[in-house]
Amino acid sequence: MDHKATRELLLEAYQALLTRFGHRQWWPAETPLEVCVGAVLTQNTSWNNVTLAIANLKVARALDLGALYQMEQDTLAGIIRPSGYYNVKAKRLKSLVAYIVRVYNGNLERFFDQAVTHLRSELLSVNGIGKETADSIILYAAQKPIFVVDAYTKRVFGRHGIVPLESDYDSIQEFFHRHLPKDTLLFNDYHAQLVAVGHNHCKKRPICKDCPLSTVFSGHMG
DNA sequence: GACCAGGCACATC
DNA sequence: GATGTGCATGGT
Repeated sequence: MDHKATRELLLEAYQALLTRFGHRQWWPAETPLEVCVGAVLTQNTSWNNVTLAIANLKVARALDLGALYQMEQDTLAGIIRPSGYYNVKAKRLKSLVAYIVRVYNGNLERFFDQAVTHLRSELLSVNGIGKETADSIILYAAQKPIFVVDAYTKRVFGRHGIVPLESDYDSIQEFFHRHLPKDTLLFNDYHAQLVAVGHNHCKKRPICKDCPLSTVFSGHMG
């Protein structure tokens, strides 16, 4: 498929999702810091467990850079316990917070106010921040255009035969960057729609029969 | 009681 | 470079 056809297919898929699920404009968080925290806590973890941990943080008045910086790692681990992997995640949160405090004097806006490539490499330099976590923070907290690839993205596009099933992170991300306009709101909502399909379809069976994408992608299977 | 969930770092070959 | 493993809770 050439570039134009692929772009139209991807936009058509997005339209189908939009029609089914409505605008998402989404990351369920109230502040940029909460996005960052949620991005770490949701690593290989259901969002429901993350909401329990975030609620605990709010009760403890710990959803704050200074508070997180001061807090003992073990104390933090206890608070985020429902999110699972709480010891590693407490360490990862401390690493991220320490970086922002040390390099940007705790100023999140200044941290985010730089070119995407710089922001990304700085995020990736922090222990515990990998590609998906970094890109989620860039898109949903810093609100810059980068396409987030997650398990849902791989599954949905892999099973519909749009990308090879065993594609790695970079090649899938590059696929979307190559064919879609570099638009923060589009990337934001597109990924949100994919999460919605992931939750509602393409779960147990390879292709759910009323998946809104099956019509769009028919003919691209296998 | 299995199985899964919006990963990542690290060890080993 | 590829593959394997530890991390852990709560919902189905």
